[in-house]
Amino acid sequence: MTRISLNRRRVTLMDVARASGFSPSTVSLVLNEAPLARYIPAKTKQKILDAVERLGYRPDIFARSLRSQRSQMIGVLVIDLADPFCTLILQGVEHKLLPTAYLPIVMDAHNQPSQVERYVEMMIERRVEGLITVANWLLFDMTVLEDIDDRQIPTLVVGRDLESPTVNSVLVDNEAGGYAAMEHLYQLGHREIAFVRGPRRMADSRMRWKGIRRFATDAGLRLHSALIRDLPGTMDSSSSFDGGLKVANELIQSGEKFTAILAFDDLTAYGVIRALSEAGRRVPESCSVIGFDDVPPSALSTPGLTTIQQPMSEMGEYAAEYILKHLAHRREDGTPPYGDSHLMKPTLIARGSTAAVTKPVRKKK
Amino acid sequence: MTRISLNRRRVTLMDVARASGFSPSTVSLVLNEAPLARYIPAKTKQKILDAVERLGYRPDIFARSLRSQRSQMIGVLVIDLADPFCTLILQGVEHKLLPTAYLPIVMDAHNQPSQVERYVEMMIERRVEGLITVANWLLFDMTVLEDIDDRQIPTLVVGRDLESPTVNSVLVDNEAGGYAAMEHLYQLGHREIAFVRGPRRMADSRMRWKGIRRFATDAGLRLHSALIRDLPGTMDSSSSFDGGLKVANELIQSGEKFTAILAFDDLTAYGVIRALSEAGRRVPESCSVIGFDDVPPSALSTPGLTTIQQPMSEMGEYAAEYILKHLAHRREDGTPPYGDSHLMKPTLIARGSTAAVTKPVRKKK
DNA sequence: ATCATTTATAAAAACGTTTGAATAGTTGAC
DNA sequence: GTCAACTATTCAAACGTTTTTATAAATGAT
Repeated sequence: MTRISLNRRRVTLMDVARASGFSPSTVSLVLNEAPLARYIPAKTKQKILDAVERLGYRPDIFARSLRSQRSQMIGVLVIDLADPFCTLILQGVEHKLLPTAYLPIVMDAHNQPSQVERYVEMMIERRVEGLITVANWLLFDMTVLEDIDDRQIPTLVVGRDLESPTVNSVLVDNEAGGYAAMEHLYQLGHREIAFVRGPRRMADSRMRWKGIRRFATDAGLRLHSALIRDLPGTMDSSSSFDGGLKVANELIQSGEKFTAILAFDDLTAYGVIRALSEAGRRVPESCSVIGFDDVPPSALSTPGLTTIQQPMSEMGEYAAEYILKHLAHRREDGTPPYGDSHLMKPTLIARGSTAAVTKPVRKKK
Repeated sequence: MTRISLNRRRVTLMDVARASGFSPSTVSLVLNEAPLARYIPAKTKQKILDAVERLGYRPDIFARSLRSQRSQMIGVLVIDLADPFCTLILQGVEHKLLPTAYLPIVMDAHNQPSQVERYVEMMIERRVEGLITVANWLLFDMTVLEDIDDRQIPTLVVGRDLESPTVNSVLVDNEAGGYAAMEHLYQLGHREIAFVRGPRRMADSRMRWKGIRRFATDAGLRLHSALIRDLPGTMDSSSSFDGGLKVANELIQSGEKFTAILAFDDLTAYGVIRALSEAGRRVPESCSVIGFDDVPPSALSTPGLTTIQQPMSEMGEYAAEYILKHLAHRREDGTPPYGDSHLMKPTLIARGSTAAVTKPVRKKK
């Protein structure tokens, strides 16, 4: 690559025009493969391309954006970058966007709902052509996103169901996941299962519970209300470890008998494991634990955490594709390819934190 | 905020000029607080500001960039977004950049050195005004970054020492960290300590080892070469878990006696813990383990991992400040405020994975 | 009263593209 | 041999700023 030109001035489209002997318009048409370029013979095109190569011309993105009113950027608003759940989705988005002309603009709301609005404003200011919101957690005002949609900027929420009438989303099939988790424990022989559910307000939590209940019905298993607990609704994602710890402690204190705990998500599960460990109950020998998400640490801890894996990368890729598709259609006619929220299949990942019940144990303290 | 204008046309500087009764030039001067604006009376300024407010004017970033040749963007090249180490640094960068006019453009190299060059090209294409590289791991061709520096774009590497003559970096004081880790184990009574060092080629690994050796000398402790092992140099960061697992297994098989293992980083430490657990040795009762980094999962696992914390957020903030400072100086005179690579102090975080030696144990299966 | 300086504002030239309308030359149909 | 359609290329007008230079009035010193 001969790109090391430390020349003073920028090589412009005009330079290419002069060098190739054609007008700037022609050069532009060729380079953009515009409709009008269909009449331009291959020979001419080649000459222009040669000149481009020779001079090392790179279009000026500022001028291009100004004239065409397109930023070639897609905003990605991540609720919390430190959450591996978000990160993996983001990687999926980036992966899909890489071979395109679009650049993802990532903003991290640091888990602060109040910031979201501000960031969305910034995105609009930067004239993003599409917006993907990666949400690990509920709680923020949807109206901002509906605003975005009003501005004709295609938008999509990944990872959580926000139940907005106009904003679509892609997420895991939580009900299927709950069902699968429950089935796994059941097949290992567990009958006395405790639950740490997510916050009530969260759609994801409700769907997972629905799946759990459905399996229980299918299997003829009765759930004991004394073993069903909820995480407080006020927390943010980073405190679900503490939530799991606290709720599990209460469960242990209650003296109820259980051989497994089904946690709302992986972080909660880690809180639960800590509580069990502090109470002298080993995992999985004395109690099985299952999580939900499959964030990277889940594979590394000892024991490894059995969990329901969300296809985060795929969800990210789906999101990027969705936006790209809309952008493409926009260019052609006017009817965007609307679809409903998209559900993706979860996968059970069995690791060391769950084991078969050998003999009914009730080891307390 | 009256921003809900669904008007057709954009509000331009011209509109403001008309509405306020002044020329576009004057409006621009006022809005940018340009030097020339010092002669403009407060009254005029107020009128213009009022008009801006009334019309809801927002400058067009495309036009501004084209004319001023500034993108107001700072590139952040992250070697691996999925690595919490990188993520936390990134958050520091973002945090510092948020109140400024600069927008971070994040690109994720997905751990592939081959991609780095391509991404740097893209950054240049997008005309970033500065570049921050967040490196969790060694191994990529520095020449690209030196190229960037040649183009007068201030650049800085965060997190690892790349030993380039022209590119500065900010990182943790690895030697101090190694020293502190060793001191911690020593104070708990450990004398037979095994080491899983990082790849030889890595400057960080060498510095940590230097700190370890210095403590040993200071304390009059002899290190046994049979207890010193290296991770293979070919791996990427995500496989250091496997590396730790493998090397620890070899140590255990060797039959050598040790009461603690000092691992190169947290992931390695988790691999080590897994190996110990599989061999029937519990942590910390039968063997203490200490890591390096303090990535978020380290606090969540059971037992929590004792480790040397890198001030990642602060390093990110430092990086952002460094770039901003250079950019500011650039505007004024020409001499950039060069400094050497900057070292930041690490902190020991004691958690459950290390404990005092009670009685010299040699429990081998 | 005159000239230099300061104060207040504007004109106009970029910045480097894209794009709709315009200009010709060439074909083919009748 | 004329009209329409196609082919090949160009003109020129934006896109919305920033910034250099210019203008013009007021101030102040001599």
